[in-house]
Amino acid sequence: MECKYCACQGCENKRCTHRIPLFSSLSEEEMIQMQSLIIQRKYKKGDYILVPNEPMHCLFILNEGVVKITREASDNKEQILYLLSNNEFFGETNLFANIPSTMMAVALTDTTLCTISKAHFQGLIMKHPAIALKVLEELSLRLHKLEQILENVGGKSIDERLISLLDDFSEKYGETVSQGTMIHLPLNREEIANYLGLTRETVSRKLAKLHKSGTLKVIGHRKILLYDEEESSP
Amino acid sequence: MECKYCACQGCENKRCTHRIPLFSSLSEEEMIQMQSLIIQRKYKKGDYILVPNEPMHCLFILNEGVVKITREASDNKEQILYLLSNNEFFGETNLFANIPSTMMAVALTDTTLCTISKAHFQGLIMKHPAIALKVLEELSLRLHKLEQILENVGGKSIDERLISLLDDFSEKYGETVSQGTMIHLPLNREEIANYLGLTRETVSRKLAKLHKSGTLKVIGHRKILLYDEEESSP
DNA sequence: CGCGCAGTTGATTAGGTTCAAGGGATGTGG
DNA sequence: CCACATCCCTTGAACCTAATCAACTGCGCG
Repeated sequence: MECKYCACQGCENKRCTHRIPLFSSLSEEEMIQMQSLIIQRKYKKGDYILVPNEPMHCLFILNEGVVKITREASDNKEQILYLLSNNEFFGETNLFANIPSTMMAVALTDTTLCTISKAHFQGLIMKHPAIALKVLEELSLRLHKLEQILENVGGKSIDERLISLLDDFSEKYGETVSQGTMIHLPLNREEIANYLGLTRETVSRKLAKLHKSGTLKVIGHRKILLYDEEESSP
Repeated sequence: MECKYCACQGCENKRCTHRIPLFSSLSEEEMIQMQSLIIQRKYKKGDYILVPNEPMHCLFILNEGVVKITREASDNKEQILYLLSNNEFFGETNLFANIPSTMMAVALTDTTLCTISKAHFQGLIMKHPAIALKVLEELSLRLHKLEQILENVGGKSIDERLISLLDDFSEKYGETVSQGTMIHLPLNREEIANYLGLTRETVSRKLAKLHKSGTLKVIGHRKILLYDEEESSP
């Protein structure tokens, strides 16, 4: 099937504007205009996409890859705030509010993303308020998610948090196999610890405990087999 | 000075639309229109403004009072997410995204707030995209704040968290006196604990420690005197 | 003035961190 | 294809801090 909207150089039939709910209210003609404003960028695994105090002033929409968004916490530890996958966007904080950027974005895999400059995007919103509503919706969702995370961190036990993370991972990075779900971890132990606010040792121990209790199997350093379980949770 | 925009019944010279950055881009005529869409509500101390699963489907802008936004955490504990003061708004989550509302809002003092219905507000945005940009800015700021809180919870020590909370309080609810700042606490110990994800006993102990170390003085149950300190932080 | 509940304080326990050492996986070079 | 080196991960033991359980205190309300 041919892609007639691919003014975005390099999008190669991926039609990023089409896949993203953000732009679902645009007419076809408007999509073509939109495409002309998009600049595609590619990063290698390990590349820094965003570093503190050097904001990009553009919205980025993740096309392909996994990106971690971190912030330097106290005592030189990094706190991971988000793990972004395909079709998620990032950078609103610099776009809409004048906030000194303390974020860092690192490509965890080879990554392709589409960027739209601040000026272009604001112009777009002024012309198409419906897009504003979409962005508001997305931001609200993100707020909601963050509120949930906050609730987890404050309220849930550490075991529960690890389990939720693994559940998230199994959805995003999992592959169904005969015994359950094989998770290809995007993070190493230390990064998982930084995500959950723990130390790498504790993560190890927790995983070992879950291994012993029969909920999962740790396979090498980057894979975890999560067993299916027909728990009838009351 | 007379208030010529007070179509909002009961706003009594407060001209809520004027005080709120959200509407700063409106012309005077548009403000008058705006006022006609606003419904003012009053609550007594302790009243429930919002209860789980009964969303209000409107934006509320806090005119006068203190409101706590909570969510039920595990084991029946409430997790306090926000403490809202004058001119802050709330309810976007139900406005822009279809999220089942799990939030609870309780008036901690006698409270007056202005509400705008979902339909009216969305119409307003379609007509005045500049407002959308403002809301986006506000949401971005809130996200930013929440990210900071998350970072605190995950990364900072408990002592640091309590200190930041007290600093926040001294800005919002403090009164400058000769020796420092007298904070009129909007929360009791248990609520402070629920805000920080601790137990009330720990909050007591921490305050006692800070008392002994000479950073503050606990006065009765609802007041704390925070001593001035000319710390030259490097 | 006295009662009740929020707040404090104490003793014990649980669980994570820290420091330290050992094991295994991944990937390179022979 | 195997051996080796390195890095990551795991495991162990001691420590530390907050939660828990329990008793007591005193503020603040009637």
